Amino acid sequence: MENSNYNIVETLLLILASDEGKLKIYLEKKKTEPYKGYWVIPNNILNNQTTLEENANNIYLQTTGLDKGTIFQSKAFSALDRDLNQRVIAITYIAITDKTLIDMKKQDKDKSWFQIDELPKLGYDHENIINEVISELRPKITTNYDDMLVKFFPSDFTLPELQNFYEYVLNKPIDRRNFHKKFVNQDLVVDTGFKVTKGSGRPGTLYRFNLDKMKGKRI
Amino acid sequence: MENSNYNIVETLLLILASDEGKLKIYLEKKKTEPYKGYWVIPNNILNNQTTLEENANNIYLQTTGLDKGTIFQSKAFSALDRDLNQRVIAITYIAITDKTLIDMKKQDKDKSWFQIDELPKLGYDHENIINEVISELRPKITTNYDDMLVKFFPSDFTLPELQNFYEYVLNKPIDRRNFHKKFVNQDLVVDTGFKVTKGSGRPGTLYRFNLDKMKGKRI
DNA sequence: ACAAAAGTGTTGCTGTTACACCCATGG
DNA sequence: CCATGGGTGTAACAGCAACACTTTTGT
Repeated sequence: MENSNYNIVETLLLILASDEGKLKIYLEKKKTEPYKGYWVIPNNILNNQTTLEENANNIYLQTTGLDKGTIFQSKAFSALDRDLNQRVIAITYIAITDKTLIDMKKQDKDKSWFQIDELPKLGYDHENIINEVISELRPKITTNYDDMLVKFFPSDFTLPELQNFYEYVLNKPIDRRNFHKKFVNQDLVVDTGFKVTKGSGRPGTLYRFNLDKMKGKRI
Repeated sequence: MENSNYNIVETLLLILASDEGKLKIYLEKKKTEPYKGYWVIPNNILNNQTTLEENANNIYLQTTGLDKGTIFQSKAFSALDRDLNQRVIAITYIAITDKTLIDMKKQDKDKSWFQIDELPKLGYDHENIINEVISELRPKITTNYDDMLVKFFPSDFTLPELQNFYEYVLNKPIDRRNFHKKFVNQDLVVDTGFKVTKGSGRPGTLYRFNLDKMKGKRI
């Protein structure tokens, strides 16, 4: 396939979730050569009768068993040597999901969650792609750009849990009192009335986001 | 070309600039069928030996005669009916440029600047693409995300000029005194010592951005 | 009782908002 | 001298940053 206008295009789906205050990605272990035994971002070659969005949704369904979620486009990668044989254009999508929903399904040994700063050995240029996509995502999370922080907490959470995630993504510590005050005083969160104990220590209050206040809110 | 994994990919380059307080896009008039006489976003089919970035840079050079500029990737479009004959995947890039540099070159009658809210008759789905890309860009400009506001003012400007552009993109008015104070008190701009007269009225002070302060600054 | 984790209040500072009059130039 | 557009000050308010001790639970 020399010098033509026909291109192989693949969709890569970065499935992300918050877990224990960390940002994690769901990867699968490759079962065939090349890169057999390495981990890769769930992916699918794009057929010319399929849109990128359909393709990304298909990957999401195949990989997680869930049929809907927050999925949106991220960056495209087109270096000539991405693949060993021919140039394959990768168009990445991000799915932000609820880890507990996925973990409730029977866990496949060849799929697993990894902290984005503790990645396993990855095939192709997928480590680079994860790093590039995540570094673009970080500031969106920490400023709640496109309501990105909200998407990572679809269900109830404690403020320390939110803060741990926030600090992990921001990569620097925040004063707990100020963090608490900000969300509570500005009514960005609503007290659900429930508490949750995590090992020893005082139980935390479960909040959920007040979407009326958080939509479009820059933090 | 039924049901294959080979795809036609094109790069579209949205060349943008601020001018007279408006956000404008540089378009070219199509000289051949289909859509002859309609305006289109400058574009180029992607060869499988070329990266998307190279392709975007080539379009920039061909269209403007300038050989470097701020170019970055935006969204990809993959609807099956974008083109009349076959599915063509469009990967868009944005170039932010200095309109005066381009206007100094001899003006081609088949290329022209248009306000993004006064577009001419466009071919293909290009009107839709412009609207989608611009609506993603707007909030980046008005919050200076990725230093986007700075990129639109590479050279000197008056504060009213900056404010007009800002209000045009934000689509709502801002108090002039507060706008002025914000930029001057926080040392976000530096007085160049020059003034500029625009028709009648008191001359405006020419400022330039204080990059040390503006880099990463969220406004 | 001790260790672990969550909750909370005050003060000073910085930036935002709302608001109206004066100044420099061209015609 | 009039029209046009640019420059400016003040006061109330909101949010941010810096700071340490108390409360609730498990062991």
